[in-house]
Amino acid sequence: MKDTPPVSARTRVRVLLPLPLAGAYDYAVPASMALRPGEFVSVPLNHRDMIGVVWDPPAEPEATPVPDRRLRPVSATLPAPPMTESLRRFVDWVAAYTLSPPGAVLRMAMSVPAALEAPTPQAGWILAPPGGNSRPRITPERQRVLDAMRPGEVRAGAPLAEEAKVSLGVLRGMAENGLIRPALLPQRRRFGWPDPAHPGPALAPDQAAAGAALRATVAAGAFGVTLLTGVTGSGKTEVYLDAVAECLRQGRQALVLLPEIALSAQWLDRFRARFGVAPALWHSEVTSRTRRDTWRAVAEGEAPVVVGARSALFLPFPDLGLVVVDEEHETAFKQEDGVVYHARDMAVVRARLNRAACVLVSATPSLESLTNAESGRYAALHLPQRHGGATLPAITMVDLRRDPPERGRFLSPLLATAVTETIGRGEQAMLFLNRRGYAPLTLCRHCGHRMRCPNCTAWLVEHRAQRRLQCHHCGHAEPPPAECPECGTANSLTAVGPGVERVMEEATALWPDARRLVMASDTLPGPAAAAEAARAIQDREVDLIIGTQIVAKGWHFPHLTLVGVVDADLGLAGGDLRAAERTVQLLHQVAGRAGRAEAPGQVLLQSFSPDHPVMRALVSGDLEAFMQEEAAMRRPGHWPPFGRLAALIVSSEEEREADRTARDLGLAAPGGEGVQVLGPAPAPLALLRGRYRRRLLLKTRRDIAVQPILRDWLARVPVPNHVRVQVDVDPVGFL
DNA sequence: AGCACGCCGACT
DNA sequence: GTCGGCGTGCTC
Repeated sequence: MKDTPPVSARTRVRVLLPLPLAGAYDYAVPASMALRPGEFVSVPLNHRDMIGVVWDPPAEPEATPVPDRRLRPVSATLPAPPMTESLRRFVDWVAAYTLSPPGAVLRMAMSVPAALEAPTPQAGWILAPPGGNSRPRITPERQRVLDAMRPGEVRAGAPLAEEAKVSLGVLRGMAENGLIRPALLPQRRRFGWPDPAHPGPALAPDQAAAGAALRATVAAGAFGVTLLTGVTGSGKTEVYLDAVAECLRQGRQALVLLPEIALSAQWLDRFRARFGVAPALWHSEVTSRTRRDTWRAVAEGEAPVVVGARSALFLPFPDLGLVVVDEEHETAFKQEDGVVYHARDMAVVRARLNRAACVLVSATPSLESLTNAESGRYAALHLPQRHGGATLPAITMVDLRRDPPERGRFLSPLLATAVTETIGRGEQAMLFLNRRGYAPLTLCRHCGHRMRCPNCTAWLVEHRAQRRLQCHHCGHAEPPPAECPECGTANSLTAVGPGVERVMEEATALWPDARRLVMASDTLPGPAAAAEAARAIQDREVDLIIGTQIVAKGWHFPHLTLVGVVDADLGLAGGDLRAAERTVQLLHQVAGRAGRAEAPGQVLLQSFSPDHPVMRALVSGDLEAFMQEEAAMRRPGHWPPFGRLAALIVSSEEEREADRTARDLGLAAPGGEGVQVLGPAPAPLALLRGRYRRRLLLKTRRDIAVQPILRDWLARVPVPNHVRVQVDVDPVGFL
């Protein structure tokens, strides 16, 4: 630390502010201040003060620096550990890669401004030592408070009053009478220290071997990426937790990224079983107080292991030794608004900048990661077997052309019979349909009118339980009209197609005595509800589960032996580059829910095209061959991962403006060897939240970086005021 | 992101 | 005549 000279010798520092500005601003340094890069400082901006970070001096002096006399002085430094060099480089790297303003990326790295202030000691109460002359009256209320307190223990007022079922006034009265005294609470919550030597579950030989290999990469203390694959139930989690243990032995911190939805109680149980304590958690549901404590603890090296969603990548680890990305194929790792980035790819970058090991984990790895493993850029580890005597489920197709459901029904007799038999044996069954609500389309039988969202290119989805038609892309909702808004015919509107609610309706008719549960993001609001559902299933309080994709993630349901996929073709429609890959991954994960314990599992896929390569791959279980075919299809056209892709989304409330700017961009399109521009074309959602959208795609060979091309392109085309041009490097959504 | 500056409709 | 609507532009 001492070898970096303070920059106070200079008169100015660059300060990066958490705002979408083009770059850092220059400030004057008061003589009394010694500032190093990374320091959190408060600086005047316009009419207010704002917190920023002292950034590194530019590699070469600016051409037209802000003159000295216009510089305003830094107001103060904040009592927080400075941002590390590696995190500063990470912020710069992400900004440059995604073409975002560096300040917008910095904002993600200082998402908890309160953590930068000196921690304010919290006031609480402590038992007063006995003695004193007066003998205050002990009412039943006061007695309950005294019972709830332990000598020497400081307790915060609100929880204490709640436990004793008294008002805060009772506590004040007791203090006046000398029964209790105000005291300061311990500074902040401590995080448990996971014990790498804590006896965890015994590992099978193949797990132990993979664990040893991973431990070696962590012990090397250098950057390296490993792709860890293996079927559901092969114990990948225990293997990478072994790497976490090694990281702890090295005295470095570990980060485990999970798709938000997989941050389940079940995963935490496994962590606790391995290490004896819970890890620090980081996701959108963590309350502000805990966020502050966690951020601070991470910065001070007091949180050795963090488990979080993608935003945890920007936490201030002083010495990050391992980054694990579980379910690395998940598209939920792609952040789509604000700074558009892919957490899996950025995890690799963060690991590199920290000289940390990186482990990507999946039963169904992405073609990107497989390709990197094949080329040797990533090491590869594979766990071939399920453990605990379980076998992989048998997957069979139900050809809906030959065995269709009854009219107005969605479960074929074959699938219905299988469910009846399964729950008849006292086992659990699951029906999977990746569609929320009752029906995706409401249609007028008389004139053919379709109920559509006024703000988006999308149908309104009926949610019958809430008696509403809802848009799944914006907040729009309306009550189902009694008559067709187009032709005025009464009772002509009819629900077309199934959602989970409608499958539930059918299940209620077929199995009235079965205990049924719908699992969808709108029926399980928050992790607590999801955890409770998981518990109910584990404890066999449920016979039949009907769920959307949230059932596909990492759950362990030991009594589940049948999975029925209501519409296996669902994800294949639309010209998406990755539609087939994603469908294979999702359905394989869902299938993996069946038959985990000794009872063998069975999976039925209802499809109108059972000969589709996706279905063949699922039935044969040979995903490797499928991915090779997928690669063979993408390679010649230089599609990702064999080429690079960036999307420009032009949007405006005025359709003509969006069209005009998109056309101008098209006319100014870059070209040349290995560079191609597709479009403009209407974006997949041509109207979204009231904005008309057009899209252009830039495709380059793998050895050509898209960023300089994009920068140059955008600089040549003027964009009118109300038109937005959003850049998406490595888009994953649509093609 | 704030926040002020600036140019057009309904009020004491 | 003013209060205030939010469009536009700037902040070292």
